[in-house]
Amino acid sequence: MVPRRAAPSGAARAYHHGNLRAALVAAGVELARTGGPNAVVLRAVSRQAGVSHNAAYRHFANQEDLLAAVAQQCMTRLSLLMNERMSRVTTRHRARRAQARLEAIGRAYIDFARTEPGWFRTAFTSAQPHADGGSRIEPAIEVADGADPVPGPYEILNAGLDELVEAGVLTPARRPGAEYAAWSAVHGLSSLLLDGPLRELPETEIERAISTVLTVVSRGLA
Amino acid sequence: MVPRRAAPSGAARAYHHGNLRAALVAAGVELARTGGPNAVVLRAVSRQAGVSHNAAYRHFANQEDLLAAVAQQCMTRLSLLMNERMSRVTTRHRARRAQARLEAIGRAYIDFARTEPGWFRTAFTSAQPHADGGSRIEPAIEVADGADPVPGPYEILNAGLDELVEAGVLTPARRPGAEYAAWSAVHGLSSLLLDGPLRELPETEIERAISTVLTVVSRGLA
DNA sequence: TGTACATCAGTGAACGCGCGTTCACTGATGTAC
DNA sequence: TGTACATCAGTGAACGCGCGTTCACTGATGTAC
Repeated sequence: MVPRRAAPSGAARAYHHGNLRAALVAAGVELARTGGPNAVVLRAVSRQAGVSHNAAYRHFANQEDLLAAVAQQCMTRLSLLMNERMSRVTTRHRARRAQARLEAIGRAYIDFARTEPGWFRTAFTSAQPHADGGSRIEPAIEVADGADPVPGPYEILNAGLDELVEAGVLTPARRPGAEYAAWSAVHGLSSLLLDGPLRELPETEIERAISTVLTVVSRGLA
Repeated sequence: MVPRRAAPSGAARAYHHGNLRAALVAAGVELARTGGPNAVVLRAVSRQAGVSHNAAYRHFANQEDLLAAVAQQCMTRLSLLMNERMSRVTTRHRARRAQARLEAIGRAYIDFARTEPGWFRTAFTSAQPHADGGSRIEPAIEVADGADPVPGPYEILNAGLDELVEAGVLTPARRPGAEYAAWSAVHGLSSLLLDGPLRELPETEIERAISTVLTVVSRGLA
């Protein structure tokens, strides 16, 4: 259902918001941007959305539920950046193209972590697994109510690796498990640069670390 | 200074504890084991140590300071496991030995994360960098007051890579930056398995992920 | 088209919680004489 | 060796804070007749 009215401007707020759920998630994303997952606190989010602090309970079971929705949005933003960077590769040569696309994915991942640390941390914040055994590895992601689902980072990475096989760069025998190696490398570097002991690395050294990591993975797969 | 008395047992507590600082850190480590960094809360730690909740202020400036001490202990435990596993390698053949030792380090890292997730998360929890520019990459670590310093994970890893060069497995030209690649890979896999989307991977798949990651790094460096 | 009424989506006040930190204190210890 | 006293290392009470959640409520909306 499409909201009947645009977001209320200033004093002219209506009693019924129109699309409070989306507004709350947006407010949460905004808070997460600077404060990370810990900033996605029910009262602060409601405040940010200009709504009383218990209104959220009409749309979310509890704070954890709200945080999960915000985290999903952050994950989507990561996916979008990865997709965009990947599709910007123009090289024609088949093998080089597949390699460049995979590298673009990796760089996008690390860049996202570095330019939007709050979102990155939030995307990978997850409540303890509920041990219901039902969840698989992030399949697709809903961007917003009714919007087209976006493939998640894991799917994008797998597609990139498949391209590498099709282009003859990666032996089919080495394809299984390759996603773990590629993902671990970029995720690990991101974490170490953000919150780990590499936090204070000077910029030139950071650049070297990034290209070394990408090179080693690429050579290790080929 | 050596504490004058052993830790008081049961009701026979003395007014003066003897070595409250160490006792508080130990209590914090115990809480971190199951609850991670968020469990290292001043009041809970004091409670655990059987002491009033403000006694900690005689030994730590504030909660952040206490958490930092606990985190350092956790990092030390990781280092100790890495060292132990590395020294258990018995292979004689020089090249194979260097490779085996490096792999042992990597496996120890991942095993530590998996068997002691609370400690692993705590070790890598860090207050925001104070931007005083003074801190370098974790050099050595003090185990406890006056004990011998233990080389940190970063130093152990670098030593392992140096061995690889000496054994002729790793070209000297490729040595610079290699530590970033190796570290990122194992750290990333650990994070993804613990808190990331690989959280619910079945055991056999986890094993495959670990060995693939280690193989790709090893091949990427050689 | 008009109206009664059920339902939906907000509000405002209140609850209990655990936290970090500070205060004035007191018991224990070490030391100068 | 004995004693006065400064210092050290704890205690207990209290503060203010922001949080998640619940309650009874009220204003707005949609719909059956």
